[in-house]
Amino acid sequence: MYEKYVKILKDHTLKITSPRLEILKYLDEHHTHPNVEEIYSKLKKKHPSLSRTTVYNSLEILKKNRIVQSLTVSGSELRYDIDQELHHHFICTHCGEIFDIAIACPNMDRTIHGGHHVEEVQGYFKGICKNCQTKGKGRNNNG
Amino acid sequence: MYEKYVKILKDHTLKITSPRLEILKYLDEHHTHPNVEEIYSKLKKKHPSLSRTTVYNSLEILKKNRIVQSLTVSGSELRYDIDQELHHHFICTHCGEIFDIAIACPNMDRTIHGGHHVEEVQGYFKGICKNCQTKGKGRNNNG
DNA sequence: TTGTCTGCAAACGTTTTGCACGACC
DNA sequence: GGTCGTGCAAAACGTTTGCAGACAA
Repeated sequence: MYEKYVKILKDHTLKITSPRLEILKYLDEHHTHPNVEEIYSKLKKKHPSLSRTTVYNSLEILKKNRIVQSLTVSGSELRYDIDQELHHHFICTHCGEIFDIAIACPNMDRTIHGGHHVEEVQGYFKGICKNCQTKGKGRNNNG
Repeated sequence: MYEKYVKILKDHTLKITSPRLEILKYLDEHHTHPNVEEIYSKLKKKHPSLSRTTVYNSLEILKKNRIVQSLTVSGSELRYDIDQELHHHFICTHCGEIFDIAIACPNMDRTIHGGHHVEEVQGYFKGICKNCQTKGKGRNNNG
């Protein structure tokens, strides 16, 4: 059940700990770009001793090892994504949901721009998502 | 001296106030993508009565009127940019500086992606900037 | 056994809120 | 005079830090 995540950690010569496995599993099973609070509160139910600090620490280590990436969608909180396939994100300003967007632009890939050496690319698209256009309703996170 | 900024505010039927004019002027003269603290501390010197709250309020109104845009570079603070020409941003992970990047990809423009209606596009490129490559030195904001 | 990780509590920096005063139409 | 903007102080929020005990290797 956890072999997959054990392997990921081992491949990066990281120690195998319960919080790391649980966080990896959660991100792997929930591609909803959760923030720290979401991850923490969900895992806390199964593992009451878990602390926020550990979630922060673990995510930071996973990020440094490029196992997960962080998104700066709102400017006030970090969101996390385990998917390392190069892709961008669409943020619905109506319901707040985040969708993965396939790369449709070769120039957005890792390359040279203006003499700078690009190591990472993140594209944020904001607007009204497919669902909100159809339903014309939903949570309004944008005022 | 302030006619330009008075016009901008008038065109958006916004009230003309000293803080708004000063903030617009500052962003227009400093394309360094400053955060709130920078704007506040710089303007505070000339206008000691200025408050952080007013800077926040003013920027929020300017943003809602699409006169300025905010950047979520770090996840912990907002940075501001008056330039409404469609462009992206390169963040140097070595010195922390932010550079404007010209659009090199028509598909990144405002259009439809995956059925979602895109109203805003922000591209973040991270890596080592031209200057840091050459000098091999600088502030290290990334650890 | 040794170095690292976890978990708690407190601190920190940024942003938001509540409210009184003041400016402008 | 009424509405909106400003400015102060306090609160809220997400994140980071310091440290003691626990755990993986």
